[in-house]
Amino acid sequence: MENEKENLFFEPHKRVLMKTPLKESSTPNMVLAEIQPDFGPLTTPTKPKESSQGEPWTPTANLKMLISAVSPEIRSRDQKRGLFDNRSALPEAKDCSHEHLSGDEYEKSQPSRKEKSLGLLCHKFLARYPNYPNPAVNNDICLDEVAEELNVERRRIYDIVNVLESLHMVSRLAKNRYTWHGRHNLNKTLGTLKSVGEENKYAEQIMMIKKKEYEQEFDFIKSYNMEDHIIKSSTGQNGHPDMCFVELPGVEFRAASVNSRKDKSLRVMSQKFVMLFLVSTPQIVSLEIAAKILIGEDHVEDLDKSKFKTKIRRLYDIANVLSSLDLIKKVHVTEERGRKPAFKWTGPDISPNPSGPNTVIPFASSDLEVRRSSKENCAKNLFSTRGKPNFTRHPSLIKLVKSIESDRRKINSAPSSPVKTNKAESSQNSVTFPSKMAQLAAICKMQLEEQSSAPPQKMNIQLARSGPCKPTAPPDTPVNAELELTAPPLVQPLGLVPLIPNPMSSAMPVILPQGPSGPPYAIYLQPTQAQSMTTPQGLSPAVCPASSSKGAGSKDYTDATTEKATSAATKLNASTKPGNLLPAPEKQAAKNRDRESTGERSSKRASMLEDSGSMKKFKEDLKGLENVSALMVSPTSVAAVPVGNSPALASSHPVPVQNPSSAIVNFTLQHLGLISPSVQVSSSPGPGTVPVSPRIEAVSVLPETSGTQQGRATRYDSPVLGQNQPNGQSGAVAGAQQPLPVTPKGSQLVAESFFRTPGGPTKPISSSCMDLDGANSTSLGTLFVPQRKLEVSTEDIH
DNA sequence: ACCTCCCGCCATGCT
DNA sequence: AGCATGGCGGGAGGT
Repeated sequence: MENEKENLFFEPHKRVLMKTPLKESSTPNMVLAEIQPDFGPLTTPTKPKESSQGEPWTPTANLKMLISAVSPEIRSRDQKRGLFDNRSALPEAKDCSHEHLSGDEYEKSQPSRKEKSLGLLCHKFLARYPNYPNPAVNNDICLDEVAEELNVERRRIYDIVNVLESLHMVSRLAKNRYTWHGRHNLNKTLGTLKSVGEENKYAEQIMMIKKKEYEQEFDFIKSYNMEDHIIKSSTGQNGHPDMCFVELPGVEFRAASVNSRKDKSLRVMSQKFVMLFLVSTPQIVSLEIAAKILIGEDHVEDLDKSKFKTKIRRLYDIANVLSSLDLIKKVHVTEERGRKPAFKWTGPDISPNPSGPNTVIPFASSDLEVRRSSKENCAKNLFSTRGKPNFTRHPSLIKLVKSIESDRRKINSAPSSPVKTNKAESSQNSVTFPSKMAQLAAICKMQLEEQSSAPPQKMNIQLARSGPCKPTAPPDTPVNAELELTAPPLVQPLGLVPLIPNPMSSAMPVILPQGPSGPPYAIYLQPTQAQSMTTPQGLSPAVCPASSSKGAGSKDYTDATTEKATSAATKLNASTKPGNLLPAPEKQAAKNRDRESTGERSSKRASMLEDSGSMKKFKEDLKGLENVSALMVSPTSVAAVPVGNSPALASSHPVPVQNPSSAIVNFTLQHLGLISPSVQVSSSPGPGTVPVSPRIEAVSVLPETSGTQQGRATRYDSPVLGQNQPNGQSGAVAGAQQPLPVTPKGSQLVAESFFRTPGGPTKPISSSCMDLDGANSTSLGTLFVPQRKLEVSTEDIH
């Protein structure tokens, strides 16, 4: 049945989008090219790869050239293969039959591994759909088709979809069919994940693990026990009718045992992974720790190597997708033991409350139901409705819900949803890594495509949206976007700023006597959290932007800074008090989206590229900044504000954080979560990266994956920006480009909109339940975390 | 040599 | 039984 049904669905818009001539604008992709004639066969199409045929030559040649210019790799490759032959220059074009190439060459011409990366593939995938799709339209995704169009095995699509599903960005409709929700529910999902993560005490777990590590191998089994409790209890379920997908986060570990596949599911892992970011204060999570926690929940100690390795592999897969979504970026954490791969959250700040700006959920349950018809709603409801009777929930879940609700209430009055801005973006702008150029280029191409298609969609969406669906005007709305854009670019140097927020009134400031050398810091805690914390002296909020860079990028830098600062301030407020402060949610939302005007960024970026020389310096600066930022960030509820400025920041040198005397402080901070256990962050921006925006909140790291990041940097939805896509997915554009000539394919959109059957995404309810029992508060209390130093560095790009 | 992570075998589970 | 899913880990590209 399903099959048939599935087949029946049309995906008008997609097809339109993709296949349409949008391309003219740019990309060569073949992605577009392949048109699948039919949905046909339900059966799995085996590798599409072969299918690729040449694409018709695209007008985009110019673009290609441009891209090529940027990316040597591609360039060379193209040259080899004959750039302008029918095929697109894109990687996908594997098919390029070696036309003129000799064996060797041929091989070389083949897409490099990077070009086949999941991250890139994900970008392509994302490029096909709007961030904020019009629910009214048919947003179905046919996996087979996508696989074919993207020229990848279906298996790879599953990887992407599973992660997206974990974020509720898609939901399974039927066999081989998914519905695209885009980012509509993202904030909610993240809020929920955060809540769950908190409930699961992931932050604590992380600490324990660190602690353990540090404590030489001596294992405290105890600590683990704790974890176990926490973790394991979960077997509940929550099947939300609404929820498109079931597995709620963290939850089902144990349960999984039942279903062997489930617990290991990429989806679950993905959610847990995300939770780790959301609950940890410097939102940086090393793969190692993530793997341990994910596995580990069971028994970290015994984890055998292979298991660990496997986990890591999976995490990379997930990370690639998340990176493509601009939710995280790669960084490195350096400890004594060496450098460890890690990822930094670059997504929106999420308040535990499950909702974002929208959060305040306007819908009544009844309403919900009604709306539910649309898939989108489904997803939304997911979280938003927490109270909903319908759901079958596990007690723990209920608990969670309650707490959430209460929080929500608090917050309601103030629209505050803490959503924050994405900081990442700023940084993104700046970076470019030569090495990653190829990816970049590819991404750019994709983006171009995307854009071309996207804009129109957005518009439609808005219209549609205005309807019942979104009571809250969230981020998507153009308005918001604009706000964001318009938002005053603060020029203030980071350091200064907002870090010291007065607003924190609600928070309880604690002044810590500083250790030997440092100035005292005041930390504002949320009452609830009340834990003691201290800050290391070296930290100061101030960042020094300066070095940044040479002119190029400076602007971005500034902006970024500003943003960050702002956001930081916001956060603080938010964190401090959920309820007050936040200005309009929308605003925040807006921030999240992109803040940048693409044009500027692009140009900057270009310049940046040139000036890679300054990178090092930059890096250093960044490090310093990062350190600071780490402290600063307190997404959750803790905010630390340094009372004085510390010089350290200003300095170009990082490492400061570790002040010997401050060991205690660090310790404390770690516990509190102010600082990640180890963390010193040093970022080493990639070579190309220039001006990174130091964001207060988080460490600004340069993106490792240049591709991804870059994409961000450049996204330019701008033209349409306002419209719906605040967050645009990654729009990566090559630096130089501008928003350009995106060809609006809008018209198509319109067409699309017509009818989409909201079939309910029926997904079997899953039974995951989260067991939150154990999770009461997050008190770290007893744990002792050895202090170590870490540095976070952005990945180098070489 | 290590980090990433692509690739695709093959188990699992649903028709 | 056949196909859709997706766990898993070998092994290769990249640095």
